[in-house]
Amino acid sequence: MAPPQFRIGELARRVGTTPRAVRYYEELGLLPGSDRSDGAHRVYDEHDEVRLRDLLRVRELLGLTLVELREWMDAEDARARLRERWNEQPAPDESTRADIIRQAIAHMDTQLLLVRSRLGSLEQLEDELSAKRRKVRSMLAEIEQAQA
Amino acid sequence: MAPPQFRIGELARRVGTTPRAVRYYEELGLLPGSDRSDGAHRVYDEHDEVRLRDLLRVRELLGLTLVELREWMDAEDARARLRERWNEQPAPDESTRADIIRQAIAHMDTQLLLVRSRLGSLEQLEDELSAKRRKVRSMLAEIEQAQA
DNA sequence: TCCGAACCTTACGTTATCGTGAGAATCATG
DNA sequence: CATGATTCTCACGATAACGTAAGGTTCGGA
Repeated sequence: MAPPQFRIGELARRVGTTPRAVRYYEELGLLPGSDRSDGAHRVYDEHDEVRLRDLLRVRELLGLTLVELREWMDAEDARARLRERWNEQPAPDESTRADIIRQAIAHMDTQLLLVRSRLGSLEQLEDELSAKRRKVRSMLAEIEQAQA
Repeated sequence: MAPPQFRIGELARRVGTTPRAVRYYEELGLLPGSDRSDGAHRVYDEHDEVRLRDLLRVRELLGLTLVELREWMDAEDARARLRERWNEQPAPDESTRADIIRQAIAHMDTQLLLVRSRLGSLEQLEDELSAKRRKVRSMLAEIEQAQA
């Protein structure tokens, strides 16, 4: 019934980092303080694993600092709070829920803008490299032709 | 006749960095020692500007360290030496030239592989974000429907 | 209950990438 | 050639993102 749990060493191994780094991410507010209501050791589950993996991927692909990453992830957190409030006791009326959703969409638009900007730059770099390659390839073909 | 030249401050301003950074890049071997045969001040031209701009772009887009960048740029340097040797006094025979070209192509293939790998990852991230966005958008549409 | 492995906190060390003076030399201009 | 702006070379400082070592604690299994 209970979701499988594991400790910091397992988490680090799964996502390809170290316990020290994970603690550092927590210190910066990238990961939740993680239950720990009882004794001492941090406990995580697959949800935390997914979050951390996403974190590291976005960081790598967009070249963000950890602090910038926190801002980025505020979007995720907002969506999480949204899901919480969704089932609150005094169910929020529809116009409120619509506002929350619109906020989430706005934030995702910001993210998409950043990603697409990067994509455009990378595609341009790829084009330039391909063009150079074609040019040099044709030079080679010419020489081989002359040799034959 | 002579290509327009400028000093380190101008160069830095043009590419959006600082003189200190430029000197650091030179120290790491990313930029040539720059003439300086005469007195003291470093002198650059538009060619250097292009190189530096390329350098910083590749670094940003691929997230390379400056040392890794030097390896990356070894391709450019190889192609430059190639162009030099091309017009050497004892013109290299065709099979030698072909070998040089094949090396250059191999190096560019490595670069393209890296760029395309990044492109793939970024496209996947974009897909995931877009999907999420569509999902939330449909939720919003439902609510607005109910309100009407 | 006992033990080794894994974890805890605290604190200092490390590397990459520059920033920031300090003091002297160089360059363009009047 | 006088002078203000720019550049030069050390050299030390700063920040991010962890690594590493020390000394104590917790956990899971025999």
